[in-house]
Amino acid sequence: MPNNQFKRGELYSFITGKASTAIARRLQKKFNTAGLHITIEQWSVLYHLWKQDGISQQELCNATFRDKPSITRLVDNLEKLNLVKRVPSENDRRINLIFLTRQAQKLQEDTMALAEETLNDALTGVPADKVDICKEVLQIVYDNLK
Amino acid sequence: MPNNQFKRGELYSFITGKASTAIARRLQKKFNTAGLHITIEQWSVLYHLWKQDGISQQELCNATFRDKPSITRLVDNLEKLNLVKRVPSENDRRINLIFLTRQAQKLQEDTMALAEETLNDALTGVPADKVDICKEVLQIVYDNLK
DNA sequence: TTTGGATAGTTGCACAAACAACTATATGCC
DNA sequence: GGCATATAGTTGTTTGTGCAACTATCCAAA
Repeated sequence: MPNNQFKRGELYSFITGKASTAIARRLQKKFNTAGLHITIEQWSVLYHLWKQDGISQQELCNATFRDKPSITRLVDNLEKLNLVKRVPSENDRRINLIFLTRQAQKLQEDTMALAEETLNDALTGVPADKVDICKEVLQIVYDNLK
Repeated sequence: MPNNQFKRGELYSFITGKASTAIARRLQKKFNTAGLHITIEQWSVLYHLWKQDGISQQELCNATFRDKPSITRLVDNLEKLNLVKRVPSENDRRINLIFLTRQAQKLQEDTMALAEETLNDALTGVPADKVDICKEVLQIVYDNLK
């Protein structure tokens, strides 16, 4: 039997992701105000490179849940901004390894602070245990659909 | 004191909205498979017009959480697809009222069924009470930031 | 009644996403 | 070794988003 837990009036926000749109806009504004000239999408690529530098574009696709053309162009733009550098792999000439520049390394601390600030803005008034449940649900949703 | 409930490793999915991205992609695929040639964004406009037909572009901005240029172009494209029609308001000549065509009225049932199906896919294995908490949290997040 | 500010909508630009089609390289199998 | 197939990345096209600048209209106060 279908678990018909959704009435029609409740579909909308879940599908359109209004909450995450709001979070992304808020963070983008904080970047702009701070004079950091990067987009949220570019930041999301840097985020994974800060965790592990020198990974391939394909690995960035998996990590950021984007397709290959999207990563190609994000890396293009990050390269123009002098934030990353493509380095051809020596083992496999199909692969580009993406490395952070010194300039990008410097961005980590500031942008991460703004991201945490944004989440604190977002979650004001939400008890921690409900946040945990929410994260858990969103993780299952992602796993169900990815 | 700041409610520092976020460790760095947990930032990412919340900000990038991976779950809602996954939901939107799944629904888009269902539209495509069903031969329905509309985008999720166009659907989100129709969604509000099905609830109330003949509202202004500004009201669509508020309802869909988009800015005016985005709605201008979505309405442009919906008009090209013969799904809506701009009708100048008689009271206030700045305003366009947006009306569904008969063709768009016909889309409601099918697309809503696919949307519900998508949410059922997404929420498989999630207890209803956790879904409720998740919705509640996302609503607060939206209200905190909008 | 005029004028200044607010509101509704449009346009231009830069950036991003999804899909399809493409090139180049690697790998596995005969 | 040679060929089919898979993988990594790029390019073109359409669509959507966010911002700034713009036009047209409305409204309210002097």
